[in-house]
Amino acid sequence: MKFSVDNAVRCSECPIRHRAVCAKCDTDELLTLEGMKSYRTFKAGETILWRGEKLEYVASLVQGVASLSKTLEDGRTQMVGLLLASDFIGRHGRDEIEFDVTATTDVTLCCFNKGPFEQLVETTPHVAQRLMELALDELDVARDWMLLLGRKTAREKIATFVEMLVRRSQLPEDNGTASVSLPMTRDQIANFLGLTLETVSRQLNSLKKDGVLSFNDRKHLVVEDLSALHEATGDDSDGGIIF
Amino acid sequence: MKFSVDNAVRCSECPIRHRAVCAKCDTDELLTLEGMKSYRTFKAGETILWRGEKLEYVASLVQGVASLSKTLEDGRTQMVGLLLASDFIGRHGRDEIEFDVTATTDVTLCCFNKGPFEQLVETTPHVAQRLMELALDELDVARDWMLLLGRKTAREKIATFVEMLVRRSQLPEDNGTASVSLPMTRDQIANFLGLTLETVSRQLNSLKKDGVLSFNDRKHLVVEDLSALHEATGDDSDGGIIF
DNA sequence: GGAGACTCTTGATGTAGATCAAGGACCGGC
DNA sequence: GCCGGTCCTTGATCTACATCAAGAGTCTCC
Repeated sequence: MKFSVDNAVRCSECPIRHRAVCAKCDTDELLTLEGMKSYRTFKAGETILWRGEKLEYVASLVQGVASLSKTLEDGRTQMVGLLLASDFIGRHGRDEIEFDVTATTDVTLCCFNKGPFEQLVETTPHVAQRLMELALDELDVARDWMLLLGRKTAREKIATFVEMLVRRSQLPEDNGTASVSLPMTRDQIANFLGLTLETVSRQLNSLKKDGVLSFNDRKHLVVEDLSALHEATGDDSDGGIIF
Repeated sequence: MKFSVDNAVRCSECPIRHRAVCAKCDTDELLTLEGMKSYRTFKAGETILWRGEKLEYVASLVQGVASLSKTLEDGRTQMVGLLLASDFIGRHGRDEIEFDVTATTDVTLCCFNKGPFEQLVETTPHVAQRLMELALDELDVARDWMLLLGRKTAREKIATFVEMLVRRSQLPEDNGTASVSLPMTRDQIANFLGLTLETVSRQLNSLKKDGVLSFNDRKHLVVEDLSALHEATGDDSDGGIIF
């Protein structure tokens, strides 16, 4: 049952109802939001927001994958955030953002105009609280990511990335096995992990050669040995990235 | 006029009054906080909190420098945050933290017991709002840091680090010159930037050889040419780290 | 169904920064 | 003022990953 802009009018039936910024809202509050929202869609590859652009609206990501990225003067770029269903775009108290937001896959957003939304936040603790939780979760993710970027080897980075995908896609795991689909190209993965696309390709194939992974086509792979994968991440047993 | 635990009883005279979590509080709210707070001090090198330890209190950093760091199984470590005067320690809604907090220099904290403080947050929008702002600022810093860790060269990392120190220490700048004191050892800088201490040493000396920096002793250096320093960071003119 | 454009793989080579190693500067305590 | 420890510098070497290069697979749109 795919979500589409046309059939999703009621917040109460929204697929991200329980994780998005509206998660804690009661029925009344939800009705207010209902009257304020509008949907927008973006095709894979389109830019949703440019760095420095004036923010007209804030939004929850309903469907698809988007990424935040920063660029140096000479063109080197680094992803600094990955937005998945229920993640929030927009920043309280600032009129612009410091990074580009790009649609990685086709994306659907649930948008609110910035002014009215900020007023709502002032008067609705449930929304303010949820925004705080979302910000703190992002901060935790960012810190795990910093450890990865600063200290992990290429192989560990790839293993961590695949493990994250496994954790997130709630697919059933069969006795130490799991299948995952890659939402991005090798190049995008490289920008995500602070590597080059060639290194990403080599490390994926190296993990395949070692029997940890196998893949059907380029975008769909099977983790043959989850514990070997975890072993390859360099994380200790309990900690690690929670996306 | 140094702050000391003994003379600082009144919030209204606190050096971080206008930037800490209490920044937005009115006189009444401040009185409430006054009754709840207590001071703690740590010597340079002491651990303030261990990863996974149960949080008994939250705190504002009044004086000194502390760092957040994460460690991989085999001992590699990466700093994931630097706490300066007015920064906040503790996380709403979680009982433990995912990193170690260590005193880099001697540190003074203004502490609140966790339970009472969280109750206060619920009932005091001024505090909740300020917490949100602090979290979002940290997130911005973390993202700039990710770009640095993932894509910058050693020289750019060092230049960015020094530039950040200049910006933060509000010392007067004389026609393109500024003096800075390093709050940490080469080893700690290396953990901060995802480098080794040898590389930190070499790059600092290389910048010195190029006439960008000079230093009196190990901890005190002079930026001889601020625009050359900026040139070396790889950032474009407007963007970059704001600490 | 074939042309052209992406996307990915694989190999050869180069290099920034890690690692290994040794010695010098500074600091605090007796 | 000397002794031991910590911190820093500098050189030699090594290596993981980047870079350069070529070709193969796959996707799409006339």
